Amino acid sequence: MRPVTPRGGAARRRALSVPDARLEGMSERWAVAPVEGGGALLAPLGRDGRAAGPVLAEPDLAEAVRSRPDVVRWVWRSTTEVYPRLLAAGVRVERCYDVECAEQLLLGHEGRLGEPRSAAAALARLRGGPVPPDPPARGAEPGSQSSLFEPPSGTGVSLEDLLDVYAEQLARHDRAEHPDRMRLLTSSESAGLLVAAEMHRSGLPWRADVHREVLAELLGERYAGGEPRRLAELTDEISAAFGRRVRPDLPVDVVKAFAGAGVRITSTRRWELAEIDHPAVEPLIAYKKLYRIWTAHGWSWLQDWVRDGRFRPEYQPGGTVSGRWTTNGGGALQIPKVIRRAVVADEGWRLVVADADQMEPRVLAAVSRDRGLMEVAGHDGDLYTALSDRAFEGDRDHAKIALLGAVYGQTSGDGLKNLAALRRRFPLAVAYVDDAAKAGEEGRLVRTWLGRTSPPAAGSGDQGEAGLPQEDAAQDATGGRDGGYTPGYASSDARARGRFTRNFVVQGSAADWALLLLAALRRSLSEGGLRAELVFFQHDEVIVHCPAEEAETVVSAIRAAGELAGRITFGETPVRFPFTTAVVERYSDAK
DNA sequence: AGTCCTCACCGG
DNA sequence: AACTCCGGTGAGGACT
Repeated sequence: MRPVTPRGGAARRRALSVPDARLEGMSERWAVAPVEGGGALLAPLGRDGRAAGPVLAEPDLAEAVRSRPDVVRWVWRSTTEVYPRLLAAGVRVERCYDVECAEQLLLGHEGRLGEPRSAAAALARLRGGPVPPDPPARGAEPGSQSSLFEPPSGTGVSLEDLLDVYAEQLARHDRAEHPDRMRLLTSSESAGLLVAAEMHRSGLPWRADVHREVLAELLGERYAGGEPRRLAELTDEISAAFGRRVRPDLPVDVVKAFAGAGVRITSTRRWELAEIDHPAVEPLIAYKKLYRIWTAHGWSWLQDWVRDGRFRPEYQPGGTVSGRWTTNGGGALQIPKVIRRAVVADEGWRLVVADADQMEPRVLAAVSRDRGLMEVAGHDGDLYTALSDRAFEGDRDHAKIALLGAVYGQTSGDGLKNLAALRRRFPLAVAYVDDAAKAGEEGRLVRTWLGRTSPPAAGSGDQGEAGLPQEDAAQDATGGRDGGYTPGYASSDARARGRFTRNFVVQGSAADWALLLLAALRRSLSEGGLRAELVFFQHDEVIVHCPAEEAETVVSAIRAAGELAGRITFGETPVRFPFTTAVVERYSDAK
């Protein structure tokens, strides 16, 4: 028998502002699965995650969810399958548990990334049977809302089977290296899926007329079947400079043209061209910039992706192995700065643009627990200035280069000299990334703070236990060694992998934090009864669209969410997570 | 005709 | 000063 929860208790739980795995046992949870024809099967769940009552069949999925406002967490196979239908009916949920997303995270944690992640595959592994491969990823359909709707059937997994998979997943969380963090990871990744679906539905306000103005200014008139006027003119200039017809969009042709002019180049990248003294260089660089705008964010992009004043990218939380999001079509995470003029708030509304300040060093401080770096990151002011005051005699540029070099695995240049200074003052911080690099070079796995795990090295095959991460890299980083870690013996591939794992633990832990930020902000906006909506997210930056009078409240909510996310993700540390914020009518006016 | 690869740009 | 980490995107061209 399911314990009856008093209303007051449920309301009090909702007032807590973050999906918090520590409350998992208290949450009222139900499982739901859509069925063909718009209905749904539902079941209440007990504390053990097993069904605590009979499976109910209801004719309307959205009504079934709407009529159970006390449910705190909905367990379902796939947010992408269920949530767009709910949103279309005006139903939002507080929290969910996405079984397929959990499967992906757990497989990764177990060193089995790459095995199929579908509920059907998880069930097959559980019962013993042939494991079906995952269906191929769908390409996004520009401007089509329906691209987010998956068919509700054909997964071959009944609600009862789904709950068996779920119960096993809960047990696998218990067996994780840090079970509480792993539960938090699944919970926040699920929250990210809710945010992604909601942002797709809201859309980013986009003024097609302004976009066309920008294109006309930059590119000139469109010529039917050819380049726009400005590109055609630049092609003529380039050709004139070489004394022969040149196609600037063909790198081999450009290399040949320079060879003919007595200049040998190995590529036509902008930074290499910029070093050459030749009259074709300036128009070539201009051409490249405009060509990019034309092909990736020009008129056809506008036609494909903007409908009714909104750009609705299909976000994919956890789309990269490090946990950063990707988008499927539309290039939403690569909107050129010049095009951001077209992102304009509705009449009487504003865009609150908030950018997290110096994410990498703050996250490195939090995960490494380096006392000196935590102190430097314990203020809202410019972190690189504070860092340079402490270890680089006030030279901010050197401080920044040293830190980014440590995080990216810089291989040459001034960074190495500066790295030594960094290592002396912040031994735990540098050891943390050095250990991650060493693990990568040796073919071991590394994890983010919450437990997202790097993929096995390519070609490592089934090496079983050998691929599992060492017990606790952070604990081994006791500092005090002065030489640091030098990857002198490793192969080029191994070194590349070391740079990847070195970066992974920082970038991925930053992504952990960002998920908690989104979850906290989403909850805060919703509880505040605001009309404000999250409309954009890009790694360390959010945009909220809101009535002008709500803007200052939203700014405060973002700052509070950042600090809360820091505490929930990393525990109590002195590290602060400040934002640069701007309240603007146009995205391009922020920074 | 469809698929895969390289190139170069965009963003963080 | 150099071009290190993570990705998406489109065009052109080589390939099947």
